[in-house]
Amino acid sequence: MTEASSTEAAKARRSDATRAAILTAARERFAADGYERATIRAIAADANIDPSMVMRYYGNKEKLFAAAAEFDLRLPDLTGVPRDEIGARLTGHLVDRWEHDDTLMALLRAAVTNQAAAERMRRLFAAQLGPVVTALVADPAEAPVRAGLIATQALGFALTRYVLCLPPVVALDRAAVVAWLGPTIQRYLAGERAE
Amino acid sequence: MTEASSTEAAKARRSDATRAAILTAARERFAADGYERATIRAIAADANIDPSMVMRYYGNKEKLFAAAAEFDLRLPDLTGVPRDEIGARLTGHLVDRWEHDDTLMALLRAAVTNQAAAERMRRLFAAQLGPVVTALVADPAEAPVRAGLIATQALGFALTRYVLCLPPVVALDRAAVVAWLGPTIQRYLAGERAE
DNA sequence: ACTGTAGGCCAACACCTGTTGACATGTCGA
DNA sequence: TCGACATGTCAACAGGTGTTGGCCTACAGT
Repeated sequence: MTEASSTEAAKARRSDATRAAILTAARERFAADGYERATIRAIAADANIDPSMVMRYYGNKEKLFAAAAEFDLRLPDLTGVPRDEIGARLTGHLVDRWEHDDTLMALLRAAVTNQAAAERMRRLFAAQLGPVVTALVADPAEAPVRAGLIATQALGFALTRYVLCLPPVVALDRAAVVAWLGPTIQRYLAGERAE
Repeated sequence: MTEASSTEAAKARRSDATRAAILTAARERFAADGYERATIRAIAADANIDPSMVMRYYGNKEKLFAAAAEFDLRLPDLTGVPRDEIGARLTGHLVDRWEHDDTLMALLRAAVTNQAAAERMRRLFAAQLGPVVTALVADPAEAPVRAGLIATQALGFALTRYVLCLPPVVALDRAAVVAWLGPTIQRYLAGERAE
């Protein structure tokens, strides 16, 4: 055995490093180029292996993307936070997630032209943002709309800052982003309903 | 002469109909599929002509896109509107533009994976939204940031509703969109600065 | 009626894509 | 030591892409 444990079924394979390298390269390429322009060949070259290895380990491009786009927003528990600070906290957290992880970017860029990626994005927000909003909102029936509106502003910010790179939006520092967007998120979360 | 005027230099060529058909088909394809998945062959098939015609009339794919993505937001003059209604008016107008014209969609879908399209999007907002915001804002130095923030919310709404199709956002009717997003735009436009 | 030319089609090119199978190498248990 | 299996490389495939040039056809101006 090359690893510590002796009786465990999950032994560390020698190929795990390669698998990880492929996944990292895939995330970077998908994030930078989108689904169709990110080629298996380019990903393999980045990972310093042959394109056929990608196929052996992940089956096909679709499955490779599915593996590379696995993502957890890691939303914090906000039930204890003072009500009027929630918007700012949520905004700050989302900015941090965008800045330090390629995965969301890969998902966003791909989702615009790829149906499967779009479906994944929908599930991500429904499964991860949905519950958090439901727990914070007075009337649970309003939760989906409010979560949707938050997605509107969060994704719009990411789109203009990281993808389209509109200069004034790129220029904002973290504090400014929280100060401007925080109240918007706050209103979508807890403001009086507007329908 | 086939047309009314006799001495005019701009005579209507027989190919004008074809040119227009190509442009319409191109807009639809770019809007539905994005830049790389919208193929010249598919566009030509939609326009019922040969792919080589597209090349003859527009040179190459890049120039075809440039011609198809020509867009005017047609922002109304808002200087006479009561200050607290401006956000709602602007929001309503933008929704209408999105709903009745493929071009913005083509631009958005392409801009996510195509540098030239992204640059075009930046120019669109700088040249068309910028001046309107400058005219409405107290301190002209704040105009770019405020226009950027508006872009953030406007594009985020379009992204989630028309591209990603998040169900709760798709379900909103026009009045609900204006009621929810109007105040946000209003605050970005005229609210106290938050930096 | 004749002819030049604009409008249109066809076939092909060079290239790139995802994907596959055959083959070499190295590692580890028996 | 030997053989089984994991790891990796190479070359090729079938199909799709933007793009090009040659050829046909029908109409406009004389």
